[in-house]
Amino acid sequence: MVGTALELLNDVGLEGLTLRRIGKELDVQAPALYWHFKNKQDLLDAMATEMLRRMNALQEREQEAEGGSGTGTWQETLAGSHRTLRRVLLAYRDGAKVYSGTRFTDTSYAIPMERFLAPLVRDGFTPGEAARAFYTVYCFTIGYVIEEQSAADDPGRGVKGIDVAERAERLAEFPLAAAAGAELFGDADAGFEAGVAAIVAGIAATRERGRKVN
Amino acid sequence: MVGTALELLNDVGLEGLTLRRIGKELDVQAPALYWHFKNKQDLLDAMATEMLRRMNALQEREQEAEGGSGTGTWQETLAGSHRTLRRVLLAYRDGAKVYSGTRFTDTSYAIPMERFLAPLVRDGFTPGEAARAFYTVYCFTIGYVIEEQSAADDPGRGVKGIDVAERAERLAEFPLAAAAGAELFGDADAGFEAGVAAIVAGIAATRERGRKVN
DNA sequence: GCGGATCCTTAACGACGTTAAATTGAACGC
DNA sequence: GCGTTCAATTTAACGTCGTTAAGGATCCGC
Repeated sequence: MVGTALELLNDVGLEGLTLRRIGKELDVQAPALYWHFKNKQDLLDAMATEMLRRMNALQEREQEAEGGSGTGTWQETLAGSHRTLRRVLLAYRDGAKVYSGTRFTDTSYAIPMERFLAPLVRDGFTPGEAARAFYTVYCFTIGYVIEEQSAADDPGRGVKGIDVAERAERLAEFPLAAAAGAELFGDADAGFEAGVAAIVAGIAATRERGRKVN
Repeated sequence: MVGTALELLNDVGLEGLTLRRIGKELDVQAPALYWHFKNKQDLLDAMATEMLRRMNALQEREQEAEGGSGTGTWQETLAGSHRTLRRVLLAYRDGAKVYSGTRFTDTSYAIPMERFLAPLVRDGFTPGEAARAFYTVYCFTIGYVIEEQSAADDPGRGVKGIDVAERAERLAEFPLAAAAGAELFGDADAGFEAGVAAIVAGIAATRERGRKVN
């Protein structure tokens, strides 16, 4: 049911995801959905929770493949977990928008959070520092994927060929902004990795500096 | 017109911002708006552009107050510009959602971008590096404010008093997640500053590391 | 075979974005 | 003064949306 809606999302996008359309996919009339969810937002929350669950499963699988849970540096944990988060968000159209618009009702978010935070605490972070570090990378990831996805499937046409030439002319008097476009519209994966690497490096640096003071 | 819609946004939120409601504010029927905008998204884009314009004005004013444009380190430029961005986004209900859902049509975004990037390039960044650094902080800011605002004015009640006690009990078996809540639901300004500081430090560290290699 | 869950249908309501066509009102040449 | 033109708006309506109300089916224990 939630799974059907999640897969339908890839076909029709968040805007096309109406209750009538979901009902059709389930061979059911739209009001029938109100037996299972109290309203549409409730369904969207369930979809986000399901995304979280799938990310969790993926993360566990990857952790075991790397030899046991909780191994690896905190840097690898922080980067890896958000790589996985991004991958799951990208797996669904408007995934980041659906996910970020949700307040989780149950404690399902606590399980992955506990696992992500543990390696940081083991490496000497206080729980507060660990949470702050995690949340910083988390916000970056959400913001990055939202931009990534809204650039991808916007109403406007995606004719890139014309865009580049016309863009260059339009930005003739803004050389830096033009150059920025070239960097930013390039390899999205690389851009994400660069951002995460910088943040992780910054957390390490900030922590060392804090340690000298104390 | 755009200004009216922007101020109305604070009263009714993004969900309540209908064309009929905007029309009422302007003593006009809803279809009259179609003389000025080709559809609702066009109006939302104009609102986002106006937010950008106001941020730009604010930024200029602050820069002059600090003695001339283009002074200050790149660290201050990067942190300061996004502090201003956050302040403007927070000034409007659902500001980050409106802003991030927008592709700018004109070149209005190029002016502030040029100004933000210049100090980095002057300090030895390549245009690509500068853009990457800027975009990393930008994505963090967007993600942070989206979370900040969706936590604030969600449909659910904001009865914080009960929430704390009940939350503690519910998360009894997840001590780290519980501690994370305390850190994250605390001072939002401080959390933003910590995030930006970490990212800026990370950019500096990453750049130094890159320099040794070259 | 009756009562109560469970799950669904049909019908309808009000609000939304949007379109088409008619209408106002000011500006301007003649 | 009159007709024309053009910008700006109104009225009326369409189709779709989320949602509610009322009731019909199917099944199971007793």
